[in-house]
Amino acid sequence: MGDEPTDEGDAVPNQAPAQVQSVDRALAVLDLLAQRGEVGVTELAAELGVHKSTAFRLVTALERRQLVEQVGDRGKYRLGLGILRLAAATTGRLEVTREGQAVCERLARELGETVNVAILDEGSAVNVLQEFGNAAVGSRNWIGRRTALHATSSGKVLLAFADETLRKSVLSEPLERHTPRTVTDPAELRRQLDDAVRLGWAATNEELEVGLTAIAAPIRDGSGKVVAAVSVSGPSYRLTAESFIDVAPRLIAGAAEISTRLGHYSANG
Amino acid sequence: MGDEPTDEGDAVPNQAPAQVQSVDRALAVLDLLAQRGEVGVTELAAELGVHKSTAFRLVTALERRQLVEQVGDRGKYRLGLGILRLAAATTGRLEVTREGQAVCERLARELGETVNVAILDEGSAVNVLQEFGNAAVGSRNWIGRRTALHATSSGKVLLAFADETLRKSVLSEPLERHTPRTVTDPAELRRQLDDAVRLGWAATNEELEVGLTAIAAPIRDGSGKVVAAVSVSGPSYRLTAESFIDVAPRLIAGAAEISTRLGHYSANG
DNA sequence: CCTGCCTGTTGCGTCTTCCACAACCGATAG
DNA sequence: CTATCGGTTGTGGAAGACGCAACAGGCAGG
Repeated sequence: MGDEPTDEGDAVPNQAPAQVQSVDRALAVLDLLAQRGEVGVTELAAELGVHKSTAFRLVTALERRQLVEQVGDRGKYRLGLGILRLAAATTGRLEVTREGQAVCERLARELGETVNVAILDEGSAVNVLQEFGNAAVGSRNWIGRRTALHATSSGKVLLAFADETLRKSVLSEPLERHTPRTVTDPAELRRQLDDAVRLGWAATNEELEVGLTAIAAPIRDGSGKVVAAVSVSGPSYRLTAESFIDVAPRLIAGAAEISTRLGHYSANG
Repeated sequence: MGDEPTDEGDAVPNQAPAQVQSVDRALAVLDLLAQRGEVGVTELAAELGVHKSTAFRLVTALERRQLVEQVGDRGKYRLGLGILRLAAATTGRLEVTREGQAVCERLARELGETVNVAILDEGSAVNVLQEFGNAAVGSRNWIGRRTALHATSSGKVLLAFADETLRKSVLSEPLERHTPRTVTDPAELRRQLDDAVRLGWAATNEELEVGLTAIAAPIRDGSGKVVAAVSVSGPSYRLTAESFIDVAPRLIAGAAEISTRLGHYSANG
């Protein structure tokens, strides 16, 4: 068996070919459940390319630890509450998620758009906190998602204020194109990063996904180092270039407030 | 091999004896990391009762999916950001966590104690949201923890307003003792539940852990059904019986506010 | 310095354990 | 009442996970 040689079950970065097969499959189950909500054993099996019984035993193993729960008595499966215990331990490490929550909620309400906080992690931006605005009806979940530093507003901010080594490393490698508008010219990106440092905010206009625009501002910790970025994102027809003049200052103010909570003494005023 | 027959690696409720060994071990790793923060391969191996190499392969499998990450280049391991993606999908299902956040944060700040929201899940109370108060310095993480319905304030509230079938089922089974003060007499518990319904709040006084007192109030959804409970907990010397008269109304007001956000029309005034 | 001991890491052979198969069961529908 | 769809369970064969032992760095102390 194993007709397809280098076929990963799901979207996993190319890495070593799965140290422990069954564990990897179980984690793939979690990912699938996270994406789709409720999934049945048969569908899981088909998706993983394994037999029904195998999929069943995997979910049972997950259920034992309450990472997965069954909906009816003989129904589909979905993520369980045990995940929350793990998540609480994870966010406990991240001061930003605790301190940023209230501000993000307020920003999301005031601006009516989705607000995210992202941190830098191994060469990409990862969203760790998200609040939906009223206007954002069909917004997706971005938490935990890794995005390229050159194609998101948060990424640009994080990169702009990062060590010179990271800047150089990103600018020296080819910049992957996501949409027709993605910035793939290193010189242009460098210019935008310099702008970000000067202005205190950065934007992306349909550079990651067509129709999606975002603006981001830096969050600093007690030592003044940029540890995160807060961003507002929404459809391009609402977040126009003209609206930036209104949104950017409020975003910067929010970022400054979170920074203050993290012990940063902001010398504005 | 396998000297200890019925020995579970960790604190897992007695269930079927692990359908897929490696998956269960991997999940045990996650639990350990959640409890201790950063753990090395050797320690994990010792804890699981397996060889170092086995533990190593397990964490590597988890790392692949970003559920764990390595601290240094050759360092210990801790929970990774991938957990957050899963958690976001989980809490997305729970309206209470979204709507209750702001209120809990305010309550925690005003009262200075730890505030939790718990829901009913398969015969136990599970905390799904937690906010720390200023006074709560050494407070632990309770999120995701399942607690007995008769030994916690949230549990009593949830039980008091639950279907009669659940009430009967709990009251008919022996009530496990956790501390000298745990209510183990069904008649006494029934009395307290009736009080909870009448007063709109319930308390526990060193019934789950010595020195720990808590008060809880019900949260209702649009249909008026009690779907969760919000609780304040703190050391018994601060949360005295005399303070209840001050704390309870504020807690009830907070619960009502969350209920309103969930679409409940509260007819108080 | 270099020795000893502590980590995390890797190749290998064996035996465990997981997996595919197929049969089973309960519900739903036609 | 039968067909078909879901999830569940017993079993034999073999894939694959496990323990072993040796390796690779880092650190402390002789």
